[in-house]
Amino acid sequence: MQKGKSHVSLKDLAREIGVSISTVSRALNNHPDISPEVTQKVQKLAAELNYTPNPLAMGLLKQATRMIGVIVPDLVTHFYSSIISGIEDVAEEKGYYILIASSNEKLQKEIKAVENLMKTRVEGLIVCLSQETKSYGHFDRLINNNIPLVFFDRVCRTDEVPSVVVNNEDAALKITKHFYKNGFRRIAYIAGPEYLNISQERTHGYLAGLKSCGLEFRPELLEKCNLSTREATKATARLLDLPEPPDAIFGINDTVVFAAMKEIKQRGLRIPEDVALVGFTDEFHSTVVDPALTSITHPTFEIGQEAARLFFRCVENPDSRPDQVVLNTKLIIRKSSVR
Amino acid sequence: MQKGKSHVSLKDLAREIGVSISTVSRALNNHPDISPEVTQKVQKLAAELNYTPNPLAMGLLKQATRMIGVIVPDLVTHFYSSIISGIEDVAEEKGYYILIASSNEKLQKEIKAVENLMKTRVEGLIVCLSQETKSYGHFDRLINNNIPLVFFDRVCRTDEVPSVVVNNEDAALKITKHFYKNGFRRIAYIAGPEYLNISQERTHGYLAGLKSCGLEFRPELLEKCNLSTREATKATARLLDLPEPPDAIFGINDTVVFAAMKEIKQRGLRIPEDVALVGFTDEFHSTVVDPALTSITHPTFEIGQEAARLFFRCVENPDSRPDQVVLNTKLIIRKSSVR
DNA sequence: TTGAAAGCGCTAACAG
DNA sequence: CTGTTAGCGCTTTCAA
Repeated sequence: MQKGKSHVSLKDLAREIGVSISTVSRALNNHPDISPEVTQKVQKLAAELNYTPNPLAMGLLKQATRMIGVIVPDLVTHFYSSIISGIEDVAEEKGYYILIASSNEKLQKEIKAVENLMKTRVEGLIVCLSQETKSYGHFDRLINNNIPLVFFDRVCRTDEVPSVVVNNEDAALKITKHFYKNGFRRIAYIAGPEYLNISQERTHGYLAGLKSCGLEFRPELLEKCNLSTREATKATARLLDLPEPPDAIFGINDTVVFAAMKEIKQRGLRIPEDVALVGFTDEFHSTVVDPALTSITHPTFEIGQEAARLFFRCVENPDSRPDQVVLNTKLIIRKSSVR
Repeated sequence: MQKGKSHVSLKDLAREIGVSISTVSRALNNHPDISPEVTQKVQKLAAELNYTPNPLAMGLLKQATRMIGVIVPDLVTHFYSSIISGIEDVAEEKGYYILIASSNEKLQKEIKAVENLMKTRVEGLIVCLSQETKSYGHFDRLINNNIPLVFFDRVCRTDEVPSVVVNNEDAALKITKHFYKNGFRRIAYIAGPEYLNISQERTHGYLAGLKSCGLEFRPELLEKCNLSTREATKATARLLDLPEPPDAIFGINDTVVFAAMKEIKQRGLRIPEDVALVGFTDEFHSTVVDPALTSITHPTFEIGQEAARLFFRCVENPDSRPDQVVLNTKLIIRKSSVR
């Protein structure tokens, strides 16, 4: 780590005690061949001198770095941070470290991140696709070489790559029905880019929900935007400008819903009296806004844990077939959608 | 990385071309001794085969891993995530990676994190102390061995360790004066643990502010809590239960202020009519709540960048004296404090 | 102009 | 029971 020898090596221990390096190595690994006295002496000294094996050396030797690369669309939302915590949780148990990279929702940065992480010799990748990602060639190298790879939330190539998702269709269905039950009839949905699985699936759920409630689908009530605040605000504006504006809106994620909320308030409309609102968000944000937001909450920590578990399944059994774990969401009803 | 040789080595290139490994190495490093033809041939093949030097091997050899350990109190708030982005920003430029650990505001986890990161042979640490940290022995090893170490926001041993902070005293002063100017006279402050520099300094600013406004200090208006929602709620309750409750409150951070906001609303009090509220928070949260929150915003990204810059100063010049960078905050005035 | 050899820290096969 | 040796991928003397 530093010139001044701030780490002791086997060599140091060996010299100090007067045995060979391999004896020290074996002693530390409790090899049965080594005499109890030597073993004890070595272990004692190692403890005193705070010996820790050099992971670089081990990595070189074993061709395994015990590092996992994680790529997320951003680092600053609770959603991803909390998923990362979940990944870390199970990685730590296994003695693995994670190296985090953010794509900032850009395909180019995602590609770069894959490259860079591979350069560092991580043992594999756990990734959530960027919002721009609709070509998947940058994962070829991993897939072809059977390098552990897991997708979560925004996924692709699910027949080749293990993944963790939530039941998006069901979630959107639940929201739509909830609106209906509460007397809302002009239900709008602000979706994201169509090639994202989460967007597609939620749209399907929305359509299914309308159908099951006997409501007709109105194309003008299905808005689309990229996931930026700016675009989401515009999409909301378009909805509210409609000759017959919606009486209920739900949006694909945090960013979109909060943007919608601001736009609605800006126009002096009341939530839920004039327009009801429901989001896909997390606990914290939902309760801090006013009115408290009804929302689908993701089991974020579990998503991370499951992704990591799938990852280790790949590590331990590289030829296992690509599972998909589907987690359930919960609709938490608060004030923004009940009148 | 994987059995199947998913990375090419110098050896591979050497065998392929029919020269020695050292020749290949030199060719790739544009060593002048190597004939132009060989150099070109090697570089071409390396590019084709996507050769990247093995950082483990380099790390072993050079005793430098190009990794920085970063320890934050939590990963899920915008504040720290955004600082991490700043660190990453300058680390990337230098070709360094960062390894992130969260202390979860626990001293024990912080100590463990220091240990673990050191085990991985990071070249040094950038850390923000946990809320519980009031003993600093776990940094001795770094300091004594002159291993790069930088603190930010919550700092200690600033005469020995470079650090990045904001002008906390000034920020609290600004808030207090702002309240005064808007007609508030019973100004309360909810502080954090007293041994945290940020808490102390803000308290000083609060006191200085009262003084400069000609207000008397009322001990009952200076509350303290650990940084949990639970405790913050209680502290707010104590303030509001006072025979003469405050007409303005500010809190030490996000968590505290949002807890206060909820408690105030819960009691049917209006913000800012009954109680004004100001926080130390970030842009996003401040605008999403209702009413929009006046707050001191931290230059989080810059904090991260500066911390990383100090770090590299240590790496490049291990004997430089410990600088402290002080960044300024801004008071952004919104509805919650103006009547 | 190039190759051979040593060494960074470690393990494992092979000798004794 | 313990030591020697080779090798993981790389750079860097030292020889040629």
